Amino acid sequence: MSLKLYDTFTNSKIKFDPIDPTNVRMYVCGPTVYDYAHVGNARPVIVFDILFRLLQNIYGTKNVTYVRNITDVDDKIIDAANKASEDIGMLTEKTINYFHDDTKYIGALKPTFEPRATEHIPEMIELIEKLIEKDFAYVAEGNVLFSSSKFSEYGKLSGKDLSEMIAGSRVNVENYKRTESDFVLWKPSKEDEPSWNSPWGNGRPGWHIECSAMSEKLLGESFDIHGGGQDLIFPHHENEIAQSECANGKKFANYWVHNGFVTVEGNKMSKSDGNFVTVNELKDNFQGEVIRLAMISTHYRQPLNWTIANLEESKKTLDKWYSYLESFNEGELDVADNDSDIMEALLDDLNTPKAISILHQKFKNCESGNISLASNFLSAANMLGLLSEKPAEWLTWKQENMNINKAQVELLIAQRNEARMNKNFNKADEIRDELDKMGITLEDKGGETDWKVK
RNA sequence: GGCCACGUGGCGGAAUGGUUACGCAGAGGACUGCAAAUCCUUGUAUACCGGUUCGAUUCCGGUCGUGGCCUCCA
Repeated sequence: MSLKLYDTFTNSKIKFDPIDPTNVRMYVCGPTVYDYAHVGNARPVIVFDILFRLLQNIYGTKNVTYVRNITDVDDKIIDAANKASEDIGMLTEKTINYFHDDTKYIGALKPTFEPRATEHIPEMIELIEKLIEKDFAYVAEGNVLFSSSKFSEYGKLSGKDLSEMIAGSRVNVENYKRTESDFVLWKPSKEDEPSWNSPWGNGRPGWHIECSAMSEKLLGESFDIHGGGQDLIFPHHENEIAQSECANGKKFANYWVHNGFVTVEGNKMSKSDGNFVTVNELKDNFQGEVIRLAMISTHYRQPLNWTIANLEESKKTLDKWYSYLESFNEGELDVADNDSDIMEALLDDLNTPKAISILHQKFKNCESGNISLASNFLSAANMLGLLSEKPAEWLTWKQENMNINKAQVELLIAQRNEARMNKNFNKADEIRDELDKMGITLEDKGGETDWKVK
């Protein structure tokens, strides 16, 4: 059984064959850093984390290179900084820290490299010069533009036809463009905008060139997988292909993997309408693995509807699994092996929903105290980045996190148990109702009373 | 208008040319002083219309609907 991935380029699921099995290379478009990441930003982080883990399993941990860039120069950043009267560098630095907190929280492994656009300006300038030299780009009014009509294959990823694109163009086209579909490689900066010295005057790069320059530097002119959200197919990835393939005369990336969009409670996620959920705001109420499980219970190419109900379902599932694991001592379970059932599901274009159903089956087959079955269940879950916390910590997380007055709770429980001993069940139930109003649920197990936060 | 993806039970979500998973919720039961937790049992679905076929949810065509993209939004 070998890995199959759905490739946007061919619009079909195809067998994955790396250029070099001892160095499998993947580039994923990361965030533009001007605000907290929302769940739509988190989706590719988790999806490609699953793929990264899988590739490491197949080819060996050291034989996979995963690059996820950070876009830290961009119009949106400049706008956001101006709006907040904040220094651009401070804003991007702060946002990068938020992003790292978020990725850690959702259990994503660190990529091998996380290059920043502003640290690769010379590489971009060099690439642009190469394109001008080869006559794929031209200078106009301080801008450098890519000449889309010079690249006969322009539009091949998104299945667009150049003439139709021009006909359907709905934006005002700057008159210095030779063809409407030409795009900016370099543009002049205004007085108060970030700028770098270049052969074309002080300016800054266009959006697409960074990915071409940084992927080439870290992964070479050709690499295996290029990923990102569906919305990047056009124009971003289309333009990357144009830049890189024209500059190098080589195929850019062999497999194009794109994740689907996220809606929130059934409605389109829209920043301007305020209909979006940041990862950060979920931290108060849900542990990171809850986010992860909710995210991967839908196949990555399907649209994902983000709802509180689904989060709660995921939480319930993980609580159940962790409760079972709690009955084992630390280190008692062996998680060395990959599970072949989960592996098979993931090899089939990252079929995470199927993998989760397999986890449910394995859990069902677990018997109390059976170390071998529990080990298998746990290692299977670990392949998805799940059940990596200590059970005791997981189960008491809410108690620790919610400013509960534990002494008071324990006291009420003691009072209730005394009432129960005296068969004063009315009073016992009153106390339980009182605790319930505090968000605490009781579980009488054997002679003991456990409590948890709802 | 063009291109792409997609329509499975109350919800989430797999799979398949012929007995349709799995989870949540619902119902019933065991346990419990009653609950909770847990366990057992259980009902319900393949958007619509044609075609191919012994047989289609699955393949083909069409209709309707949803989402995305069409110059810088993951």
